[in-house]
Amino acid sequence: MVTRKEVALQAGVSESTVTRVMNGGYVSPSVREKVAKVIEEMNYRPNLFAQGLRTKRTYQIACIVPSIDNPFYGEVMQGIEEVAIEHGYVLSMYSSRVVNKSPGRSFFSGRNDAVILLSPGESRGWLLRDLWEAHMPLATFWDWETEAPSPSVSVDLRIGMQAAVEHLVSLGHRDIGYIGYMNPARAETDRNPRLTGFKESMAAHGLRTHPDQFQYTADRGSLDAGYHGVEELVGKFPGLSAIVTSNDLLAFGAIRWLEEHGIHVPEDISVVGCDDIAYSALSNPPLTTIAIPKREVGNHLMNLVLSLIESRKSHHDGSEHIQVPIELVVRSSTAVKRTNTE
Amino acid sequence: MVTRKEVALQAGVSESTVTRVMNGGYVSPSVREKVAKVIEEMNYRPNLFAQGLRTKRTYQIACIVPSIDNPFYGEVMQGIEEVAIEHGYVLSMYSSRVVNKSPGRSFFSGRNDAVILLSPGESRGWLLRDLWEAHMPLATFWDWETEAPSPSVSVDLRIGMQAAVEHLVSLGHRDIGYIGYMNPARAETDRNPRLTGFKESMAAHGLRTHPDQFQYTADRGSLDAGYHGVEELVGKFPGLSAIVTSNDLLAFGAIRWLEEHGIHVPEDISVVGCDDIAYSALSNPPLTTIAIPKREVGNHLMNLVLSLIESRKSHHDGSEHIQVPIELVVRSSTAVKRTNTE
DNA sequence: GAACGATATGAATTCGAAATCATAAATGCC
DNA sequence: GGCATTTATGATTTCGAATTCATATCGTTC
Repeated sequence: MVTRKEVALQAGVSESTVTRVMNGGYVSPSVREKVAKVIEEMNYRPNLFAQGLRTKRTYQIACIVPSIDNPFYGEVMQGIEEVAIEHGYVLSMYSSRVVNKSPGRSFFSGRNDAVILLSPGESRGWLLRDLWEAHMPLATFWDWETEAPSPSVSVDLRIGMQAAVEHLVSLGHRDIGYIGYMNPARAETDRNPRLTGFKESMAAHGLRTHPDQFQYTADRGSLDAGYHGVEELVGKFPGLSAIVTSNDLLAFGAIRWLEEHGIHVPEDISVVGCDDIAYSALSNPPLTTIAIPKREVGNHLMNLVLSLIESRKSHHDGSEHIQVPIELVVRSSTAVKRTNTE
Repeated sequence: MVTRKEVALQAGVSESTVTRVMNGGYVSPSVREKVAKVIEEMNYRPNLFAQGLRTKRTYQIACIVPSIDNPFYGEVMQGIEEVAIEHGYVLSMYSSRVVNKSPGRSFFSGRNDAVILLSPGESRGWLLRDLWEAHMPLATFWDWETEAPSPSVSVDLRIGMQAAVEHLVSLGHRDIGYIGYMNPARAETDRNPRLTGFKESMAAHGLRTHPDQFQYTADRGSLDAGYHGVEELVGKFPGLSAIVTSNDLLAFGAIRWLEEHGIHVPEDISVVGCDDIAYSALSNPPLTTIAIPKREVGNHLMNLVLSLIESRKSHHDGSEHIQVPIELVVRSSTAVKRTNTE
């Protein structure tokens, strides 16, 4: 690898001058041109380690996602990327699985200028604390209104769930089931805005709910979970005319099982999902779902982190919180409740 | 950030000794224990830049993917990750969109120990060359048998396409359409194993093909492309009884359009996809598709890169090529050709 | 034309760890 | 018990750039 020293030698100037040509400073036009030419010819590229050692800047920001093959997070990351690139930053993504298993705990530190945590609940408990203690600039994304210590972007799924339930009720549904992800380490309603929102809305409409109407899965965002989830659900509570799921993937899995068993969506049972991933608009049937503006969320996150870096602060003071509004997108997986004889 | 110097001071030893405690070397048990304790207490973590500057190792490997929200690549990356983590490496992912737009061209260099390129064709031409010239350890994934200069993993889609066509022909189909991604910068059959394989197989079965049977899209892996693709295709070639698409996403989009227009899959038209992404098994209908063992591909890629790093070689000599076998998975989007009156 | 500020360049120091070199104490060997 | 090894530790150099410090030249200005 060619170093600054070699460039200086070749151009017949001091190393300092090479630096000035690269980073600005007093250099006469003639010298500047000469040196620039040599740099180009030798294809000189400053060593990031040396640079980073001095400046403490990497221009790389880390994004930790629960799972890389979940399209929801993919779309959020697109949004992050857009802004990152605009500002000359590189985005590096790590899955929290890896982060959790990683031997050196806070390995981002020193390697990234900041980190963005998507759904921090999925990462081991110490992660947030570690980052905090390391004074690492940090922004987080949550799916509930939060008192997060770091700047954050959030989305109020409770409101989303209200809209979903309202929509179903307006179609005449009263026996509505729920299939949702639930972190096994947590209590039922502890920080589970989807579930909480669902229950609240049901109550608000005067609809009693029975425990059998709920089906939980520990497998976030898996199709299989949805597939087997409905199976159990309709088994223990056969009277359902509609189902709400805590994400689109679950909904797809559920629809599949239903179709395989001759139960048609939406004719026999209505299904509403949550997230509105790209596929949802073109699935069969197109899914009624709670739409989260993923790209926008990503944009906000990156901007938050950017301003932290610029101001050289970490998160230890008045944090900014941005709440992104969401809305129900009605498509074809929901319909008026059937009233014919059973 | 606490440095080695401070630790040394606190523990009453020299900096060298601290290093020895951390990285191995002659240290008496008593001193080792004492220093280790101080390290723990002060939560000392070596500076990656200083470390990297000296050792030229980052323990981070870069993976460049055409688009992060494509589940296909997500699954490959899972496979890469599995192996990476086992060996203490961190995986950082970059989308080629970003890489292409990035100002500093070879920004991985110095930041990553190696790079894995998925579908290099999607990245700007200079990328491969740049990495090559920088002697960066490199492994690539291609969807055709290749004479790639770097160690590589590939998959022979021509064989996959043969299986697909054979399957359809055995079901009685003769008028088979094709919807596929095509890099606009390339000639029709230039390095397009899917298309080539399709044409060859058709010919092998004595089936003539008309240009109108083909529909190309410049939008790799998009649902919309599939949606609008079939529309055009059936418009210009109405007699089709089956369609082959170059990836599952296109297939889903196509199925959606067909269903919306009262054309049922597989009763009226059979559809086969390619990739077998997670969703395909539970889509509606479950998709017949050419299955690529994505996780396995990822494992191989990481192993290749690992051995390059270990042997401190880049790719400039006898490169290893691994061809991963693929097979057609028959599900419910294909059926015997309808023979009733039209 | 002496003095001052702006322009232009080179030399020395610094970042934090690893690697090399140097030295001291403990141990083994004949 | 003297000398060669091991064992154990400290001092010095090095990695490659940024930053600070020092110096030299050129214009202005009065």
